[in-house]
Amino acid sequence: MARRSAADKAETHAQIVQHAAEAFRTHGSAVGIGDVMSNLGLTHGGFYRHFTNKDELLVEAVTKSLVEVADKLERAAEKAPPGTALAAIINTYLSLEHLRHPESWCVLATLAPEMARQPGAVRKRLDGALQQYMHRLSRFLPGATDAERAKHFLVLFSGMAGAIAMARVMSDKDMREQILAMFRAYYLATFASTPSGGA
Amino acid sequence: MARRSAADKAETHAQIVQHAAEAFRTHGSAVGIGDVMSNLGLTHGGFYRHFTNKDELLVEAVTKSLVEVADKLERAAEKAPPGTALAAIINTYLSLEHLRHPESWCVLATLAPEMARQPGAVRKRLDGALQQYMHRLSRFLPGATDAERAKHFLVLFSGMAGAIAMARVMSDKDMREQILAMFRAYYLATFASTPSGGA
DNA sequence: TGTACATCAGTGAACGCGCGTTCACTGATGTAC
DNA sequence: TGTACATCAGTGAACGCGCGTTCACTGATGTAC
Repeated sequence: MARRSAADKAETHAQIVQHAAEAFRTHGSAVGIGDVMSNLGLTHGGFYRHFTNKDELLVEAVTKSLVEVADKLERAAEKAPPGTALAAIINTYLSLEHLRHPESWCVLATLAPEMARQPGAVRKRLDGALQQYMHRLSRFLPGATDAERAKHFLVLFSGMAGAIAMARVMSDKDMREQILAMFRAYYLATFASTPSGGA
Repeated sequence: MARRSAADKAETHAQIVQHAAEAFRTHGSAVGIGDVMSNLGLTHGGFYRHFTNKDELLVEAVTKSLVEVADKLERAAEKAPPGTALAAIINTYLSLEHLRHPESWCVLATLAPEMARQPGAVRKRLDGALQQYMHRLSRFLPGATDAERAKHFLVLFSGMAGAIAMARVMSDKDMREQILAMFRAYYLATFASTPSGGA
């Protein structure tokens, strides 16, 4: 209709990013701008008051997704009894809740290959967000140096993302959930059997 | 132009599947039918003499991709000295060649989330092809029973697929390749340190 | 505090474009005799 | 082996549709005095 206050604009912007972050994780990055806007009761034309183009939205949505999940995992780690922080992270990441709700969980398990296919400039920014994610979470991993903890982070998180993605390909629900439990047991045994991942 | 011999038709069909298998792995499953056909010097209309719709092509292309990679990994395993078959599989899967050539390697590392988003009937058939892939390769994994070997297969292959996908998100070439080497060392040490994966 | 004007968030029609699918048509291949 | 006819692989125009992006317009918000 007409001009909105600066606060309203900021809220609309945040809502666009939030809804896009969910829609991209559920349906892939091909989700249309019109879909995102109409779900907020807006029309597609207004989109360009907030973003120069769709790539911009993808970068913000993926970044938001990573921050959101880092928040969740950090919260789980900090609530866990001493010495069990990493186990709590693994249990949270490889949960039924994650398997069943792609829209509010790890973007790597739903969009990693699409991220890898983005043009250079976009990929650089996605990569940057991923580095932030790693820097926030690698402190929970075992290792004497930052480099060692980063190494363990990459192995664990790429493995768990692959596990969720693989489980989601399975068409039988029971099999999918059984396999998830198996993955969980494996990663707990391999990465968190000796209490070593405390903050 | 006009009608072709039965042999010609079979060859055209195979070429469509082959080219689609490469294009889907490179650019995602949104690659158009027109692109696939024109790359073979054909026009889009003829596509429907070979497939009832695009889903059919996706199923055949993914199946072909999995068979192709299973062939490669089996060949590597069988060429390896006794007791090093699994190490050969891991070295082949986590190779620079794989990282750099999505078009002729693992479809899980490039399309897993898109496969998971397919409608039920399609997903069931993709899942079936994945089960075949598992049955062909799990004999190289350690374990006393089929179930145990299948379990190890799932952990190793979902982990390695996640590793390739994660490495490809990195925008810096050197970092990507360093991280791949790190993944390779990790999976070799964890799954193939004790010779146990012989055929 | 009140007024006049510039700004700009959001609207909705329009743009060019590419998609999956259909279909009348063509002419070489396959087949029945 | 030769002929007549049916089949059908491939063509290319056409279909409806949805996409990302642009733009003239609207009217409430923000601001200068």
